[in-house]
Amino acid sequence: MVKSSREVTIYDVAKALNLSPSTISRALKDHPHIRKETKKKIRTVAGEMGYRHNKFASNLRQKYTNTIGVVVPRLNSHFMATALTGIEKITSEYGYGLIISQSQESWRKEISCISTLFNSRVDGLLISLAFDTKNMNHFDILFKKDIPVVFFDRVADCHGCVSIIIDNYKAGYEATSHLIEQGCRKIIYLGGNMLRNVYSERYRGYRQALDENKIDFDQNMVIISDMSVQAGTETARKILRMKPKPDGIFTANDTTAVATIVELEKAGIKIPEEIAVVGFNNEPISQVIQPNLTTIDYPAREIGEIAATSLIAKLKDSQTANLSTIVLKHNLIVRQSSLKNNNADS
Amino acid sequence: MVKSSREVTIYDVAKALNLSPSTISRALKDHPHIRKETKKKIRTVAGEMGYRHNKFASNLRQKYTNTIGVVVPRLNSHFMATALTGIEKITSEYGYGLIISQSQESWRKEISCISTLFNSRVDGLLISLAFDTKNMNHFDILFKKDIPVVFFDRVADCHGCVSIIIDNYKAGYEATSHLIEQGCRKIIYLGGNMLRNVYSERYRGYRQALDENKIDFDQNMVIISDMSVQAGTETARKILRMKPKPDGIFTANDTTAVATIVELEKAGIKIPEEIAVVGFNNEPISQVIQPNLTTIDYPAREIGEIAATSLIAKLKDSQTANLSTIVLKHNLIVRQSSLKNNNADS
DNA sequence: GTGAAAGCGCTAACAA
DNA sequence: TTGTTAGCGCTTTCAC
Repeated sequence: MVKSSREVTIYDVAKALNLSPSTISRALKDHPHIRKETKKKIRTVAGEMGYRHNKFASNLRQKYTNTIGVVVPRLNSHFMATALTGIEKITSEYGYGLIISQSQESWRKEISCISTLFNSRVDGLLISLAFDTKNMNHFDILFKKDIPVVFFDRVADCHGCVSIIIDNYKAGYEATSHLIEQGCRKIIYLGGNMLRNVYSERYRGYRQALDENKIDFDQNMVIISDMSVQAGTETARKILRMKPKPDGIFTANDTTAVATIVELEKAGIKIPEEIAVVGFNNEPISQVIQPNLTTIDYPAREIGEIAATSLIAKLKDSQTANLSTIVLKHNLIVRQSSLKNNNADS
Repeated sequence: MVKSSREVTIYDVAKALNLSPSTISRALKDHPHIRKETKKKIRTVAGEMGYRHNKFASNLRQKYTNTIGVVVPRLNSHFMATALTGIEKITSEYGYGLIISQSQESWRKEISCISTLFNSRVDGLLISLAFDTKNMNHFDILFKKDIPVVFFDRVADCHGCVSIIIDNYKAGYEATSHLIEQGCRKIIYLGGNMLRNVYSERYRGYRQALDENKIDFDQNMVIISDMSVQAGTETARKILRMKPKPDGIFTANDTTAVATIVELEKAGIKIPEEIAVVGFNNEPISQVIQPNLTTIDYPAREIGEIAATSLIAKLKDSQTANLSTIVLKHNLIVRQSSLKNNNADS
């Protein structure tokens, strides 16, 4: 295998073809002012010579990098991994590179991620906020330079950025209403930090469902946690100590729902007979736990795809895409974990 | 908020301080030839002026990009997401950017991923191979330019690249031996494409355990699939039609193990009494399925961290790090799904 | 310890 | 339709 040392440049191609560098440059990017035959000739010769486009020279001139930054709370959740799959699909189709970083659910780390991506000169940013992000000041460096930002899932209102979400209020309302229909009267809400729309909205839906059904709200039935497996286990233990015990749980993700169920069952509680459970996200695990988990289906991949598409639209034409929020459909999937009345087929 | 238009360059800083651009450049990268006080002054003024390093100009000169490419089969598996977390941690510590792409388990797509990353001028590459990659020719463009490659998990021998793996042979042997100890004699092996070390090695371990225990090998007990949920379900259906039925299953991942168990249980098969099951990966789901899944624990995060560390070592000093394979520890975790003899605490 | 100057490879304004 | 030319911002060799 011969190791080629120096890179082939458009100058080399130009010399080989007795043309000027600009003609080569234009031909390679399909500029309309170049004759078809010339283009074809240039393409083939460039290929044969092993020419490859130098992004750095190009970026240096053009002031954009064809790179999109992504900040997610954590990579290893099924929802995020799936959303990223969608993002990657779209961005790669449009020839954008992706720089992915994790805020580890921490405001502080989120600030540093954004600063790093800013210094990497990303053309735009996709972000889902960390748990405890309290203000948006760290986005100012981006806004100052007109770098577009698209929020997905965990969103915030700022500078007319686009947000891609589902109707978390409605989903929370539906989940809670479903529990009430099943005869639940003492329903736990287990959610994450109320700073985040996903949790505060689901909570708002929960409250609304209680109100409409004239069920008194009890602050003790609201549990705020970091939504980890551990949090689910601890919630179960807390529930076991409650008197009277709740008869329903609505948790804002499947991970804690499953952890809670596992722990409750260990203590001999019957699900759903004694306590009915509804989760959120429709992760694969929801169909493995016994009883199968009632949950809200959530179009993760699509959210990613639409977020990426919106950002690219903004990048291509900063006028277009003047929408501010895109709301995708969700879906309550009823399984055994919440069915107190009827029997579902198992 | 004032929108700043033009970028501040080292020339601007130089002019402001009545120094030359080269001094600024040197000071900013802590060159020893610059006086400490000069450096400090330059640093503060540059900061005040809003100077930020321009990677493109720098890359254009220096011929490297501080970017590492990653190719994974799929993002949305727990193992990969966790490995990526490890990779991201290390690379970001060393100031590298990450470009992540997915081969979607396809050789063809893998070729295009590598070509794209090559054109993005990545300094090095981390890769876990797709299912059906049959040769390594698509890596030649990298080797020709001395771009180092580190394989992790799904590896291949080529050009003395570093590989980060576990001892899949031993793990397969241990898993199968454990089933045999539990009294299994007719053990299914459910694995992926034998082109991939992870599957062929686990299979080799399976064969070795059978041999050592004088159990006749039966080709019908080997099932090769794409290791999806669907494949697990289909395998279960196939097993249900088998006469006599197997009494043990060793599957090369937890996803198929769980899908198989779910389907077998639907048909009334008792796990582990009638069929014992051992999976691979110790994904969270293995502790949710009833009975809890016996599986091989696999240090995903560490594999990612070590892969990234090795690559960076190669990048910093192409001499050092002349090792070819790093083998990490795995661990058989025995849970109820395989315990025919004794009772585990539930 | 600091400065001058050339050039990395590409693009786009302007010229022809 | 094609060519000329001037830089984008940084690094580095060589000079002082």
